Amino acid sequence: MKLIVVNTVDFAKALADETRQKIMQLCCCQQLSVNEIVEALDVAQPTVSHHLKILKNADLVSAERRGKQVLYTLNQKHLAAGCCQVAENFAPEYPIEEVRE
Amino acid sequence: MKLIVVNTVDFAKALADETRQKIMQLCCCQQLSVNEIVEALDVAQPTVSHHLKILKNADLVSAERRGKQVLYTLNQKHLAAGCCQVAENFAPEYPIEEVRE
DNA sequence: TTATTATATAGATAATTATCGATTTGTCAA
DNA sequence: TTGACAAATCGATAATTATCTATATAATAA
Repeated sequence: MKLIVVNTVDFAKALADETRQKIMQLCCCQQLSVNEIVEALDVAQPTVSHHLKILKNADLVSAERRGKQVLYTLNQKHLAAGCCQVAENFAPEYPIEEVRE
Repeated sequence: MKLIVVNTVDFAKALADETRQKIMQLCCCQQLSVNEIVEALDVAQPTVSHHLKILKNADLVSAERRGKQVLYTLNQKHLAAGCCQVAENFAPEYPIEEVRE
């Protein structure tokens, strides 16, 4: 039982881009190659690689080489940990399971 | 019972700055004037006002004028809602109350 | 080996944003 | 009123970052 420690500034910066959130959405519950992501979006391949690097540095995706391809998938656990950390730091009075009103 | 809807890109962008997170930390459970925030940080007053505006546009702080001063306080509920929204969008397999490991 | 495909990196540029000093606006007291 | 203080806005600059083209690296097949 180890606590995942998240730097909330780095976490938020990694999330703070529309293209990255689209990428995250795409590989949320599946492994996708870089090219599949490129085809799903409207940006050049190096741009996608750039964003994947940022997401990987923030531990928000993990990569696995499969032959010529590299498959990326969202690291949901780390993402959830980041959300929790932000909520704990900045919303101590609102346990996150009670936000809906 | 109304659901708070959060644009997760705007939410993340508002969080994605160290100075803003310091401001959020400062006025997390209390009302602070702009000057009090300026004194607690190492940035100029217009810079603080700039960040407060961004936080306010993202609904992360609310402001209340009190004589000459304007008191800011963190909107914890909206912050928690943003965290939930991000977690729901990107970590459906990890209910956020079960993240610790 | 060489050719082909997939991805990453390098370098340049454009866009965004953080910061500051100067000024304006708002509030109140004398 | 006027003066003083608090905060917001303006305009300029610096720093960061997103994007692209061109090229390099990696893996595989012929």
